[in-house]
Amino acid sequence: MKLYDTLSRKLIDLEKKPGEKIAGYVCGITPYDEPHLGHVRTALVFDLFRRYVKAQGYKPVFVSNFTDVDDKIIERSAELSIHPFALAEIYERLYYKLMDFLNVEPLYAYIRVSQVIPDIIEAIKQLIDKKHAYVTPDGVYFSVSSFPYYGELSARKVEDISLLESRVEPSPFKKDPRDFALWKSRKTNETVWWHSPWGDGRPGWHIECTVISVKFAGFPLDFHGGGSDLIFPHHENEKAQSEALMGQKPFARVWMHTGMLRIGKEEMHKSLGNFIGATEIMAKYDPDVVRYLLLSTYYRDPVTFSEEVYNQAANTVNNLRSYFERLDWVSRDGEARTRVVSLVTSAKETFHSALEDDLNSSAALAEVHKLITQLRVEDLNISEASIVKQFLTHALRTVFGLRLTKDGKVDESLIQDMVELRNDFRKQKKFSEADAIRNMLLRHSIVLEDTKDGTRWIRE
RNA sequence: GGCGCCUUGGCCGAGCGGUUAGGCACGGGACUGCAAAUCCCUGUAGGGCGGUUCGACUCCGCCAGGCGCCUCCA
Repeated sequence: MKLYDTLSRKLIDLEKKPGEKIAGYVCGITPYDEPHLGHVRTALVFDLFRRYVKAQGYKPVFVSNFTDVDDKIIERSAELSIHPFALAEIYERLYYKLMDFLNVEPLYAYIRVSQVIPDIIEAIKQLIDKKHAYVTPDGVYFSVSSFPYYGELSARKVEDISLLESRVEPSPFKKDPRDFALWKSRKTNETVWWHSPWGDGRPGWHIECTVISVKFAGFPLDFHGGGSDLIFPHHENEKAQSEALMGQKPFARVWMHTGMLRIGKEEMHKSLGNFIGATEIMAKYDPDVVRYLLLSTYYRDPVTFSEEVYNQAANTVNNLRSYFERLDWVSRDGEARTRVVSLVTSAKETFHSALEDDLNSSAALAEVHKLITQLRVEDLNISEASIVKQFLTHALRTVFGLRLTKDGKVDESLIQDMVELRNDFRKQKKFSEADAIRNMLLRHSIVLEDTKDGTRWIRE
């Protein structure tokens, strides 16, 4: 399997055999507010990746984190007068709920920063011993000049970085403006802090990912992922720390970055008022459609979310569901013809080679659509329908994570009674009565279809 | 200012130096009591200007437009 690597700007072959582990780390969220569609896009990309390698027989060991120790959490929880960890817990739970709604399979581990404080302290100690970090009155800083490869991931010249005006309040104790905090000394009033050899305080933003990934996914990682907005400074810093700490390169064999989600022409931001959060997603959108929409594009490119695009995806998903469901209606006996078998076989091959090629999900989905147009349901016999269904189950359910069903609360036997009643009316040419039944069912999203083999119904 | 990305038919969106991507929508037809669904048919696009080539949407250069990052961010 080949993946595009941000660092080398080339496709890298993972060179794994089925049965082997694929271990990686995906930067998670800071649970200070609702997770949003942008987080969803990244989660879905790695879910597709994980589902695919799992289906191919690899053992995915994907690790992620919750940044529950952070400036924003502290600020927000102070505003709300609740404990920072309580705030984090609220949004962690919402995140899990959202993932469940979207049919995202749980990763191998989700680790909170607060769970690995002793490991973080140990890592900082080692960095200080190796002269990659220094202690100051307001914290411990990583010394960028001690690491010669700094800037290679984000393709920046270190001199440029040092010239920049820092958005963060510069510390008077930094030896170099590019240096970043590994440990922040406790300010008065702060409620979240730990003892350390350098005084009470808490970890800086980047060190957690180094520690969690090394501890739970190993070194080097097969891949390291996250949104493309994290390339600088977060991943650059994380890489510097990790490689300095371990005394070897690379930290990750492949750096994978997902493109940003846009609403209309703009990137989604709370401040722009185009924020689509977890509760809104779960209330308004169909998880299959969200998955299809966000996975039908190349993961590194930006993807735009709009009503129009959503509706297009919704139609596509409905058609897929309909085809999938109609496979169960096939009743003709027979052996599977070689033409059908070979079309399915080659679709499967193309589907897989598309995903092998840097997760080309649009090409993979195109292959599914192509097979569907080549094999109309009414031309299939039972054995053929079963082969097709097996492939679609694998491709769309197992790999793409679509459920392909809509759960209804309507009793099926009741629907069957209604269908029979309506057909009695039709035989008696009482069409307005028949239509009344059809309309009534339609209001419960049950659509009737009169075929040559009788009346069928489907949930829409 | 620095680094990088993008521009494909009404919309979304791939691959590829010379053969139909695919989807959604639209239109025509078949079927139907009417519908719905389904089936059949229909679209030859690739920002602009040059260059390389027998041949470019695909490679190179320039221009135009759009976007991202440059210590909050998935």
